[in-house]
Amino acid sequence: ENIFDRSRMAPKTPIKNEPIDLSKQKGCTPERNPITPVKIIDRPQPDPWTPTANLKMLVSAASPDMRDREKKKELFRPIENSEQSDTPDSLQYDIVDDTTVDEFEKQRPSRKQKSLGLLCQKFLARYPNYPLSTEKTTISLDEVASVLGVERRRIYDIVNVLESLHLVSRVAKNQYCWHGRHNLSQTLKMLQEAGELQYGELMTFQHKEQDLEYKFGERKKETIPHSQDRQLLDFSEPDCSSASANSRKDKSLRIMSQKFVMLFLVSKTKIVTLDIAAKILIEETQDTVDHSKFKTKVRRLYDIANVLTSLGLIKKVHVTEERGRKPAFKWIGPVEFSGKTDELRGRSPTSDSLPERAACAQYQICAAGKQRFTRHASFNDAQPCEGTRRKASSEPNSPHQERQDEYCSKMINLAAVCRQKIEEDTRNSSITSPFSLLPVPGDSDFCVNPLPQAVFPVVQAEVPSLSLPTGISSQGPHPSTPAASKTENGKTTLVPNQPFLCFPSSSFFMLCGGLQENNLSETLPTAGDKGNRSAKVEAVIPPAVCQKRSSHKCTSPSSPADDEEPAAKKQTMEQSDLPLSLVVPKKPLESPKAESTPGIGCPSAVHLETYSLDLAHPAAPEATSKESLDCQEQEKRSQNTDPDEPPPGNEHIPKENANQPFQPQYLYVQPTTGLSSFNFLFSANQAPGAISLASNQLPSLSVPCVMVPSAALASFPLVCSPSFASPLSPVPDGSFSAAGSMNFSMSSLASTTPVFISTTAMVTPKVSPAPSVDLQQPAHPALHLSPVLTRSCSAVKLDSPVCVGHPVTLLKLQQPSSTPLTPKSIRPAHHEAFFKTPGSLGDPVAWKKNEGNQTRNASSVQRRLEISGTNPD
DNA sequence: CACTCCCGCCAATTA
DNA sequence: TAATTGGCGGGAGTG
Repeated sequence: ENIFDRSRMAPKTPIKNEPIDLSKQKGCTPERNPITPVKIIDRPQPDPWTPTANLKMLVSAASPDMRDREKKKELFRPIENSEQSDTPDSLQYDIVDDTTVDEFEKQRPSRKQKSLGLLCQKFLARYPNYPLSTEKTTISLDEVASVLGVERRRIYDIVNVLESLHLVSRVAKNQYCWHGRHNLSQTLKMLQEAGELQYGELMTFQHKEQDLEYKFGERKKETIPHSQDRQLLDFSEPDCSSASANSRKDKSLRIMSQKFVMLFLVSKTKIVTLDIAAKILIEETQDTVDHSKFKTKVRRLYDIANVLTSLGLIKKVHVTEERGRKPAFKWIGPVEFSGKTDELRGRSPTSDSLPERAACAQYQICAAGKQRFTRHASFNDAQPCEGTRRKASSEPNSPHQERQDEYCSKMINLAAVCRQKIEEDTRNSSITSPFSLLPVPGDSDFCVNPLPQAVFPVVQAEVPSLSLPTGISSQGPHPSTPAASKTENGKTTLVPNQPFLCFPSSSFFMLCGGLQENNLSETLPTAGDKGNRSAKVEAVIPPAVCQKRSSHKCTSPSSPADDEEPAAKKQTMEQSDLPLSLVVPKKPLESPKAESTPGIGCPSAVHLETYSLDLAHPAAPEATSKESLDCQEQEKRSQNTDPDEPPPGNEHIPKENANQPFQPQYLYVQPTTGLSSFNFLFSANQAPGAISLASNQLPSLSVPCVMVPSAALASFPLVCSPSFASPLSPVPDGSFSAAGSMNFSMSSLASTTPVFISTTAMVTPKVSPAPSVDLQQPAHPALHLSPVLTRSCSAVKLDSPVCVGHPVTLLKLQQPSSTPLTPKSIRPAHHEAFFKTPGSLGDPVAWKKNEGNQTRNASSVQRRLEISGTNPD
């Protein structure tokens, strides 16, 4: 008994041995055990003990007497089951103990209770599927092991598999960072692509390289071939640099897990038998296939399968073959992300089951940057998470830095993604896409590099969202969602709606509005150059955004985006994440009216919802302007987009979404983190027409902007585009009076100013007035943008809040006013209001529901934010 | 008996 | 060198 106590007492480390020994020794005296066992039980919860120790003890005790097993079982079960609820369990335990020793004995938990799958579920239950971007959840192996009552070895099994899917990344010794499933779809997509390359032959498949091609652009296949290795490598070691090298070790479980997943993704049937998987994996390994190896492989596959099962990605099934029934696993996770562009366009409307996937596909790519950005970025690079494994990690030690890097990378990724989309959409046309990124000229490289790794994690998730728009957009139901759509259930990733992007990690997000317009793309360059890098960063905006409103036009690019609820959900979810603050609204869709009103008009918000900020878009698609805009847009669209979509169609569909006038999209930065760090980017180009606004007011901004983490940008100055200048001033039509306000002067700003952001500060001042918009305050927050906008926008206007008008909504920041920048301060407010929910909620589900209601959300949001309504003309 | 897969030794890596 | 990771396979639990 004493011993036990000790063990309990023992600090973290598992005393495993001791217990064991004891048990063994004791074996003789089973009888006593009963008592001890009880104690043990207690421990788990309260004490950090090692679970195993307990088990051992129990076992020893139990062995003698089986009689009580049953009781014990019960007891144990609770314990095991109880993931979190400590108390209860404890209580139970205690009770049990007292009551009976017997129980203990009974059985210890059955084997099932101790299974890796169950353990993994407990593990997963501890963390949110879609953590806010901002917060980083670190996982302490020791802590988790003690809490879950298992030995550390088991945790490694879980973590290694999760790491292979980028759900977690190793930060340091004993420390892992939880990313959640934000990037899951991207990761899966990458794996799918990689799998096709590697195993395509084996299994047939659907996708082809196209995707890759798109993604990679240049790279494509060439490299791909190796891909296997690479991929794996990449995955495993994202990190950077060099890392690659590394660890050979990395091999196993992690890689095996990825390969295993690849097999599912490549498989038509989505069913993979263990023996086949084992054979394939062994071959790859090169090893000769000896029987023992095979057995070992299978053992490992079971380990992996248990974790994947816990993740809900596969389920156990049996395949009856000629010979008989064989154990197999069926993939039940998302599958189709595949689609890349094609899909997007083509199917955009519907997001597949997994919206995420779709999204992913689009984004994925880092490649996007075709030229500029990362060219290479194939996912390989990208994949690596920030996490970096040991090796890599070592390099960057400081967490902070890492984060920054992450941001950067995220940004980059976004940009890339956007770019890709754009490219895709237009491929040639430069323009068109709603968003455009900024091109970053040379920088890109720089950016690029970083991206890959870091970005992914966070970004990816987000990205998808963004992208979604396209695909999704069509769906339309919820406007916002689009992007998000991808996500499946609650997952959502970030932003659901297309309108913006969120970056998880960072705090900012983007919104994109309609962007469609073109501008972006081209523009970028301009800015870019100068701009700087920022430009690079560029993120681009997602075309998708447009969708909604733009839907009409937008469509193409994004297509539809759609917003769909998913997005909404996501948004919400995201919110939770928070980082983003904004979230956007989705709503637009709904109200058609909005259109008329263009946004603004509504000040009501309704539509506006949003956020709309509008920025947007460039184009103005917004409703109001819509018409004119539309034309323009359409034209553009047509140009850009291309064929894909028929504009019209999109419109319809989207329509709902579309209805709304515009959707603004923009990026947002999250406060929390401190905005300060971020910068915004706009696309330079935009301007042109886009912003210009259409005549109507709407014009909001087209801006495509991106926010970049300051760090990232750092080097850059901001970018503004040249253009801007004056222009804006005028607001467009009446829409917004606010506009006037809006006008920011960006020009001044614009010019180069670099970033800025300031949400608050900037804006406020300026605009203050903004009438409609602000609900609360002058809101202008939007303004902040202005600078950005300005430039590009010059044409554009911001709506009130933002600028121009139009309906856009902006968010206001809190304080806008005066204070200069304190974004942070601002944020908070926003956050709470806006985001809060999501964040607070945590539950995705809830949010989802909301999505449906988006409108409502929006409204609320608007209020908070203040959106500008636009006005009608 | 076959399927699962827990358990933990112990080597490889890291710190 | 100590600690952390994680490959590996014996062998037990299940059905």
